[in-house]
Amino acid sequence: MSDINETHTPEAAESKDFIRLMVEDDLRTGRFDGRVHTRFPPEPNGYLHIGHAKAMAIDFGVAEDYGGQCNLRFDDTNPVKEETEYVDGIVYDVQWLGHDFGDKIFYASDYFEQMYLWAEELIQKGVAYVDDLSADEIREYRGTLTAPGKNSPHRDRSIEENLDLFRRMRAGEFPDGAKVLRAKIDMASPNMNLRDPVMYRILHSEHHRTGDAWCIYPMYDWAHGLEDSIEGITHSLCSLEYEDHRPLYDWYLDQLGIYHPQQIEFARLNLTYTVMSKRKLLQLVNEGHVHGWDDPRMPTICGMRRRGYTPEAIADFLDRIGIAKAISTVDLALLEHCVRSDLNARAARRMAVLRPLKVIIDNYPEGQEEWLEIENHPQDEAMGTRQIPFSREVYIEQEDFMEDPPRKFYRLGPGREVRLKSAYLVTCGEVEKDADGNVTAIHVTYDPETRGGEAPDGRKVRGTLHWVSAPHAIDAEVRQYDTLFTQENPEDVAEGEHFLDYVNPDSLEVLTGCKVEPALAEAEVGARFQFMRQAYFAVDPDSSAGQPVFNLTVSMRDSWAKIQKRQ
RNA sequence: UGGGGCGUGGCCAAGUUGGUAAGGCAACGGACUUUGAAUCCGUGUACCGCACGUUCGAGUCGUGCCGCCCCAGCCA
Repeated sequence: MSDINETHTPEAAESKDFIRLMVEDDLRTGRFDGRVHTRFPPEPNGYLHIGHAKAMAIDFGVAEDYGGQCNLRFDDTNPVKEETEYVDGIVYDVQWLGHDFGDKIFYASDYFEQMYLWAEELIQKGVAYVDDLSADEIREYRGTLTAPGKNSPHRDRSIEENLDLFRRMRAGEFPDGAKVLRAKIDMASPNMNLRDPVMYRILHSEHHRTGDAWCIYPMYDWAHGLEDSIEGITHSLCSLEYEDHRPLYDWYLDQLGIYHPQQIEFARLNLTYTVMSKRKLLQLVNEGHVHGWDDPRMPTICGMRRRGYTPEAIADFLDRIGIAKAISTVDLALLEHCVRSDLNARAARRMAVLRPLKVIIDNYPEGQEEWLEIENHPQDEAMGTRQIPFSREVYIEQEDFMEDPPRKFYRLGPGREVRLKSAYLVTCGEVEKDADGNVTAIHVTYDPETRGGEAPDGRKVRGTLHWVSAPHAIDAEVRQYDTLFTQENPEDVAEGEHFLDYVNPDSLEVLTGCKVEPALAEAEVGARFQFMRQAYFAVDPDSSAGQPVFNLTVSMRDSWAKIQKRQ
C-alpha cells in the first residue's frame, strides 16, 4: 500500500475526552492500583434508548480502552417501578450493541443485606436516625433553595431507639410511609441533597428478585456508592444531574470508611425531533402514539433495531458526538448519516417499486421472459450478482414518469429514452389514462441491442430507472417513517402546550401493493437492503411467508428532491 | 436574592505548560456516474457569551457582568 518514498506524517494524536484524561491521570498516579473498572447501572423500569447507548459507549468504552472491566448492574432499588420484562429487554439490548459484560450480571438487590448492615453502622455512629415525619412534613422541614431547613423533632433520638426502630421497620411493623431512615448531615446545607437525605423508605411491595424478603428499600444516593464500592468500581460515570449528588456519594463512603470510587459526570445525549426521557417514552407507548417500545419511530434500542439501524452505525454515531459537559442537542442528521454510511457499505441492493406504474413494452414478444444478471453491490464485487426476471410488462415508480417534465428531469417522459437498470433502453410511447385523466399505463418500445443497458452505438442515456417485472413481482407492504415529532425540540413547549401536541401525525405511512423483485420474497426478518434509488429498508417481524413487510430505515440523499424544492 | 455546572461557525466538538482557531455533520458549488446513491474535488470574515484588565501576545490567566441547565421525590 505505502510507497517507498511516501512521507509518513504522524497522525495527530486523537484528542481524548475529559473522562479519559482523568482516568489516565489516576493510572499515572496509581490511584486505583492501575485498575479501571466501570459499570453501566440501568434501572429496569423501561427499555433502553439511544441516550443509554451513549452512557454504555462511555462506560464500556473507557473500561475497554484501559484493559478494564465494565459491570452490567441493575439498579433495582424501587420495586414499585421495576419488572423482569425490562431486565430481559435490557440484557438483550446491551448484548446486541456488542458490549461485553463478562459472564455475570450484577444486581443492587444482591447487596440489600450488606447495605442494611452498613445502615445500622451509621446509626451506631450517630449519623443516621429514624424519622416519623410524613413525606409532606419532610418536604416542609427541608426548606427551600434559598431558605435553610430545620431539624426534625426526631433528629436526636438515642442510638438505641434508632436501632430498635430501624430493626422494626425491617421487620415490617410499620406501614408504608410511616417512618424513614435519614442521614444526619446538615439541614442548612446549600446543597439540598445534604439536608438529611432519606436512606430507606418502607415499601411493602413485591420485588422482582427478592420477592417479599424486604419491606424497606434503599434510596438511590445511599445505595449507589455502596454498590460501586462492593464491586470495586474505580470510576462511576454518570450524567450531569448527579453532580450535586457527588458530595453525598462521597459522604456515605467516607462515613463508612469503605473503598471509595470516583464519580465523574458527563452531559447526556439529546437528539433533535425526539424525546429522551423514559417517562415520556412510556407515555407515548401507553397512550398509543406509537405501537410499542420497539416501534421503529422510537429512539429506543429495540425500536432502532427493528427499524434497521445497525449496532455499528450507532457506535459510529456515539463515537462522533464526543463526550463533554456542555448540554447539547445533536442533529438527527448525524445519526442518519452514520446509518447510511454503514448500510451503504453492507446492504445488498434490490429493486422494489413503492408506487407502481405499469409499463408495457410493445415490441417485446408476448409471453417471453429472460433472466438478467445484476450486481448486488456496485462497489463490492464480493457480494456477487443475482438473476432478475424481465418480461413484456414491468412496473416503474409513478414519480419516474412525467407527461410534462421540467428540463432537468432525467426520467421517463413523452418521447424520451431511459435505461431500465441492468435491462434495456426503452423509449416512451403512448400513455394510457383513465376517465379522470390519471395515467394508468405507459407504452414503450425497447432496443433489443441494449441488453444489460449499454447501447452498442455509444449513445448516452441520462436516466436510469429501477423496475420490477410485473408477472414476477411480489406484493409487499412498506412502512415509511418520518420523525415522531414536528418540532426540533418537542420539550420546548409554549405556555399551556404539551410535548404530545407536537407528535407528527404523518410519522407513519403504510404503503401496500408495493412490487418487489422475487428475491425479496424469502428475506429473513431483520435483513437489510437498499432499494435502489430509494432508501434502505429492513424486514419487519410482521412479515409472513411470501408477504414481506419492510421498514424504512433511512432514506438516501436525494439531490433531485433538493432541485425540485428550489423550483 | 442559595448551591452546583455550562457558554468555540447552523449542529456536535478539538484546542496539553498563553503565541495567533482541528475535525465531523449540515449547507452550497463542481467532477464522475447503468442507483439524481456512493465516490472525488472545492467553498466558512467563528468579534472563541460580554466587558475590562495582566502580557510583546489570551479561546487559553484575573476581575466583573450576562445567558442557559440542574437541585426543594419516602424516583433513579
